Amino acid sequence: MAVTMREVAAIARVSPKTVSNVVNDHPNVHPDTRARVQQAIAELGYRPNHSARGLRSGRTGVIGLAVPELRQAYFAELADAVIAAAAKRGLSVIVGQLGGDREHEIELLTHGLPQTDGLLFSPERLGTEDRDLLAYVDFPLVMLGEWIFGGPTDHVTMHNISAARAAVEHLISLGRRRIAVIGAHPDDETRVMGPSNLRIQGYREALAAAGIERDPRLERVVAPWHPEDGADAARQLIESGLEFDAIFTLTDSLGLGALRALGEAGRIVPDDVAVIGFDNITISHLTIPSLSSIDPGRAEIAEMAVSMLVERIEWGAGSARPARLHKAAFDVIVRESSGGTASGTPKTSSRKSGAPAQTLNG
Amino acid sequence: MAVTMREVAAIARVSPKTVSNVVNDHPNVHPDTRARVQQAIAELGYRPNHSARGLRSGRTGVIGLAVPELRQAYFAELADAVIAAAAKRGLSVIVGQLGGDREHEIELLTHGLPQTDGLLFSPERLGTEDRDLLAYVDFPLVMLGEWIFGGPTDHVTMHNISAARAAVEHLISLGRRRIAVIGAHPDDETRVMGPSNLRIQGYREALAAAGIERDPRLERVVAPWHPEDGADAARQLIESGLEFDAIFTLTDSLGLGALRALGEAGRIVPDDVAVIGFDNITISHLTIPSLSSIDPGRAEIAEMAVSMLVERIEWGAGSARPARLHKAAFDVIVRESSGGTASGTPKTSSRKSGAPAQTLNG
DNA sequence: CAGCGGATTTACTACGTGGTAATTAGCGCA
DNA sequence: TGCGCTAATTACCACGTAGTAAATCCGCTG
Repeated sequence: MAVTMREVAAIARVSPKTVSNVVNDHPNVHPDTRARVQQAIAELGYRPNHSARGLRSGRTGVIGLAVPELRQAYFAELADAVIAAAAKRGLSVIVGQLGGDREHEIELLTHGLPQTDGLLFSPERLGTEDRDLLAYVDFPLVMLGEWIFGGPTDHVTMHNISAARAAVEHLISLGRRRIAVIGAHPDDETRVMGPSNLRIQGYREALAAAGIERDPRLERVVAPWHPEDGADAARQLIESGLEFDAIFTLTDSLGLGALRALGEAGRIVPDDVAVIGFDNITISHLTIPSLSSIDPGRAEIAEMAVSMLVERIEWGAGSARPARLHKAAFDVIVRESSGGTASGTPKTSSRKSGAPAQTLNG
Repeated sequence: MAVTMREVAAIARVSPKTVSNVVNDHPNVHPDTRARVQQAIAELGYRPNHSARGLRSGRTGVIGLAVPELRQAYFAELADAVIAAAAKRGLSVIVGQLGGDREHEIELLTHGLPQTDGLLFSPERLGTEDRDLLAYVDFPLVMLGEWIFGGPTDHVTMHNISAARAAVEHLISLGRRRIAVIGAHPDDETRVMGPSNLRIQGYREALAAAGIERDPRLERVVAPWHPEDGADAARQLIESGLEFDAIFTLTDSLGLGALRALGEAGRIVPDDVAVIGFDNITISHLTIPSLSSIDPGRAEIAEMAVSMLVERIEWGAGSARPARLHKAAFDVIVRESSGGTASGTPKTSSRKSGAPAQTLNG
């Protein structure tokens, strides 16, 4: 069994409580005593027992991060950023994969992740119809990338609509008029505030603003959002015989698949078809051609989400603070797939679409 | 505060201990009592307190997974598989990122991850010189992807040498003779058993077996192994003016970068240069051209690693069981970058290079 | 030198659970 | 009806920590 405070106390000739006081940096510990205890700690290699601490204090120092799948580059990079942000604050992160299982997601929202102080949750199957579930959540929770309207929960998300609009406006600025979009979700009425619908809305807004008539046949439904799905959708689009000179894929993963399908079909990117994605995953600047994208400010999202969660944890479970909503700033990254250079430099820095942070009443 | 056994016991008119017995499926609980308790549990929404359990039993039900960075696709996909394998066994996974920090890695090996029952560790900076550290490890530990020779620790790894050899043999079978390799590590004497050196060894063996003289200038040193680094190395190789008709990149990440650099330079893959990587990350089959690779059996590695770790945990800390070594089977996946088809079908199924599992004496 | 007040240290306890051992209930059989 | 045995339930306690409140120490004043 590991070394305990009791043993340290024996060596340092103090009470266990004094050891506790030293470990927790309490005031009013005599410097000599502190030194003696610290030496004993070093000598024995004492490390606090987290379970006991958790039992005593009700805190575990661990937060949960729930995502659909880590193998999707976007979530992997998000997890990377979240873990880094949590580490800065001395927190560990338990990563859970829900794999698009709705039951799992509901169960998680109902009970939380065991062994954690709070949860960052990036749901895939929840929607507005599940708003009521949020009312019964009795643990610190911050939702990621999804804004369930009116839910009494903190959200950290992106400017989905305006960023998507900016992406399509960029394509329009290249002179493209027949712009397809890949990644709409099927009959998604329950998730009107989901990323798919929001980005589609941005797409439509951009078309409307430019006076381009919308062609529903160019809005391709795809779920899930794996690269293969993007490739399949692009192939179907090509085979459909519809005319198009640009594609906006709702994620970079889809975009990678689309680039592949276009290449297979002999369509030149960007000359025949310009492509822009969304998420700015790492690999996008190294594909051939490199993929234009929307950088959603991942580091900012992670940092803000962890910070909000920590606040909720510190406020305590019962506190009825109003829900907050934070939308990270985004950038349009123009790369070769839409006529830019290899690496792509930020073109539009957009905090234009409203203040980055707003507070809603819960 | 959450519902406790005491409250459940009060409702069910039994003692707290009986609730405990029900929760833990003890024998000798009367069916009627069990039913009553279960109803009380449902009624109150009781959930066991993990901290208290951990304190009492010394187990947390959480394992740690330490990798360099989740944003590297290989580690993200590994983490995905590990989390899935752990979930099957009811375990949660705390993911830690060491970011190539040697001090961090040593610290981790010395103390373990707090709050966990054991650790899966994929080190980046440790080497044979750190073997002694392993002797003092006093928690369940399974090393991933790295075999520190003679360490008293379980390892789950790949057939690095023979898989690399198979990759290069594949290139040779295409008639290539000037085969470059990207990803050697600089002066890596302390990590003679590290993946880099092992794969380089496989490369050299393949050349030797084919009677091809080795050209040290074709062995490009690159660290770390991000795609950009692969691109840089390939660019330097091209600029060096050296003649080469194939590249073996020690990881797919490097390979993606190399494809990019070759494309930029106008070299046609595979006609001018055939390329094969290692790891078979998801995106490799969707690049243009799709990237040939070695599939190291990630699911098998994750499954085996978790299973070994669980065994160690169940054996208890003091048990001096011998270290075990498991090498997963691998496959050569031939795709367009070395003359195959888009998707690539397993070409060589290789358990040829020894039994998949061996046991060493610790 | 007694007395005071703040600084420092300590005893005691509870957090929620589950092991141990002891107690009680229930049943068959004489 | 009473005994013996197993099934079922319980009391008690410890796991390691930290909050609370009480005890002790120390330097100084009068």
